[in-house]
Amino acid sequence: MRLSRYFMPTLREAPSDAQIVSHQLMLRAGLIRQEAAGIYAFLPLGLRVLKKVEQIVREEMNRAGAIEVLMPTLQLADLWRESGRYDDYGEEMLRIKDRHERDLLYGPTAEEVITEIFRAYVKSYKDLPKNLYNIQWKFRDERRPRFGVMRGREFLMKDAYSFDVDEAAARRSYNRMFLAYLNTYARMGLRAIPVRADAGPIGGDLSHEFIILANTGESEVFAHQDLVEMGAPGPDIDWDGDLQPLVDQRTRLYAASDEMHDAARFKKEVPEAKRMTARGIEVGHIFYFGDKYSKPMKAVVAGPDGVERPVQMGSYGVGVTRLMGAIIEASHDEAGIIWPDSVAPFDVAVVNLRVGEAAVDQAAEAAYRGLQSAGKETLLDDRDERPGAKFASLDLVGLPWQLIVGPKGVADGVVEIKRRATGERQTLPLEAALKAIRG
RNA sequence: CGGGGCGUAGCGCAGCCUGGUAGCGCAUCUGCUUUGGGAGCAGAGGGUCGCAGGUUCAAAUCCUGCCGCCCCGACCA
Repeated sequence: MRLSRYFMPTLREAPSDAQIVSHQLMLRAGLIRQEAAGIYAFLPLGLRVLKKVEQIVREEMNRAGAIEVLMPTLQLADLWRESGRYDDYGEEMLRIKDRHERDLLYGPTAEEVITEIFRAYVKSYKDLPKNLYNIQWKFRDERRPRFGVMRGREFLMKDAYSFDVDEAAARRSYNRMFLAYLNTYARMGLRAIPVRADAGPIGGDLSHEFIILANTGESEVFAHQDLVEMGAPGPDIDWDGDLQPLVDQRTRLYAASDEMHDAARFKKEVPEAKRMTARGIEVGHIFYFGDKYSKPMKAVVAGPDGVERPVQMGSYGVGVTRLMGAIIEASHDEAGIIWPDSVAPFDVAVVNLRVGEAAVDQAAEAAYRGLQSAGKETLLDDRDERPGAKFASLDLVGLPWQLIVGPKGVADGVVEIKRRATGERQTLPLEAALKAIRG
């Protein structure tokens, strides 16, 4: 993409509405545009990041055996009357009527819809387990939207729903999601801590929130330091095998959000040097809720004994738009965003420092073609700007690599490459530079 | 929803207290000079001062109502 023809409206100063760094940087880098409180348009660069985050979530869901569907944003109120939540949900639910005066709502989540779909087709334990998910826009009319995409009213969420014949099987489904989540965040360069969360009326130990450490986070967490260091399990585990040991390894150590925190236990179970208290951003929440929806909505399957019973369900959410903010909170510096390679809107910027000077133009074009043919998503900065302005805006936007083509280098037959994350620079011939970036 | 704050050019702000021709920086446009970390000079364009009503000879400024946005708290991907 040639920057001169692209749409990347960067700002030198942050709008005063933005208070936290990720929000400021998203606005300054031209990723998003606020349309109303908690409602954002995604501009070209932001959309590219969103799609990449979404795709990583999708791939890790698929790997763990979940199956993608797409449910509507508008749902019938009648379904929610069946589950009993239409009256319970409150002001956060955006309720609307169609031309026939029929009650609809803009879905804040999709337990009812997925249960309706499931019950229409699945009647036997032999068809279980099933895990269906979708990545779809949700709407929650928050009392107080804030921090840009971190707490929007309209947001993109991946929500998965598992269906099992009994609690033991449901636990296996839960474990798959637990580990898939850790892999998902790891691929985005994030270190997520699973913490015990309130399991709601069902109780039990099958509810975890996944927290990214960041001092602007809304949640307070208390955890054993070793849990932070413990990595994700990686993709090559036996997803159909016994995952319990891998989960136990990560749930054995103390970790709790503020509402679940037990100061006495924390003190007793965690040696003083390992006690970590920090703030974090919740980027996922998984829980098992049994027959909470299947019972009232009559989603039943016949067991081996021929007896019909409500299916055992769990749900698993990832805030995709929120993740964009969380990644920036976790990865930026004074100059701007530092995108992890996996979610960067482009892989590399070719910076032409002297647009209009034939030799430099030619060298920049050659670099651009070379990177593109190597399959690298490349942004060619062919704007008629001074070098300083180019460097400042490209650092702000935070692509992982810059390949800098200037008149001095061209005269010497070399270009410079710069790694955004470390600031490390190398001056070398074009071919060697392309090779370094290709990896 | 309780408390606080803010709406003036695309962005950041001054002007309001004490009413009297709407300003500054950045950005934009033109020209010249410049060109490895957000250039210089000269010129130009861009405004229902959030909206509505009121007071007044006169309202960005004073009064009333409404709308919008942000922050803190209680609640949540």
